[in-house]
Amino acid sequence: MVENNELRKVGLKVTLPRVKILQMLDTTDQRHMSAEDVYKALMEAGEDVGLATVYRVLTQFESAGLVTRHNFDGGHAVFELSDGEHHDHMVCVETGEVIEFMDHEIEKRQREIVAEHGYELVDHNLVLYVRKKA
Amino acid sequence: MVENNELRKVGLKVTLPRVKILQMLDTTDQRHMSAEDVYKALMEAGEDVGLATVYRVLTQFESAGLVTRHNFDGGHAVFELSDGEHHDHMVCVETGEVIEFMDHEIEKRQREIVAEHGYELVDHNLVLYVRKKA
DNA sequence: ATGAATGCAAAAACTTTGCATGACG
DNA sequence: CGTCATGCAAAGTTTTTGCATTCAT
Repeated sequence: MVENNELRKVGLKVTLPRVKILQMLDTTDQRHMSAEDVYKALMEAGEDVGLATVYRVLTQFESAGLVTRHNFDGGHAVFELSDGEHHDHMVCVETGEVIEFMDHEIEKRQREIVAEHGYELVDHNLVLYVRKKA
Repeated sequence: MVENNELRKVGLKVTLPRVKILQMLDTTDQRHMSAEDVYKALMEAGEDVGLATVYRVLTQFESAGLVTRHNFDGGHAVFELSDGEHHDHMVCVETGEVIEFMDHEIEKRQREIVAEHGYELVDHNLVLYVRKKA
């Protein structure tokens, strides 16, 4: 089971809830799930995991670098399995669809701008809100 | 009183809470205030405005384009008086300091990327998390 | 066995809403 | 005056926490 190794690798004890949540994130067709989404999906799959545990585990996964948390507009956070490759997001304001993208020019400009101000880039967050062209 | 005209211009009735909140945002030295920040600042200034009203008014101001709401990381929204000029933010992860910037190259690239995917840009959100260079 | 993880329920943090009262035009 | 805005308190959301129990090693 690949999931077990993933967990051991980051120093988390291999427990049923953690494995199930990791599998859920790995096999879902949604790229981004909220804690509630994960919880409901697990319930529907007949897995009995508490919502509090889902929150706790997702937060641990984030600290461990296994998932990325996004605060898109609208109250709740969503999580995405990190694939090591950095990317940014485009969110359609009409359909809610999420498209991932990566642009070297923007990435480079960001580092330049930060350096011009005497800082170094630790992380960044770019979300483009878009609409299908009429 | 400049504030009164601002309010009339966007079709909002000129009421004491609205004027006070607008003045608060205009005169504060913090660049970004949460609803709670505004509320507390008003209380300290001896102005008696309800927290619910602060939330309602800030939301109206946002709809009217008077302020911009940001969902930086960490639960609560912050508001900033809009100066018409668009800009993005750099947040120092150590001091919490917020620096505003604007880069034409990034802005342009964003529009290009979105267009390449068959969309048009409605809005965007870019935050660079930075640290003072060692 | 022993310390960590879980589940539940309670609480915390943030924001919205219902309704009676009061203020703006 | 009629209507819209306000204040309060209550309810909604999302997320966190305390604590007894269960599980992993």
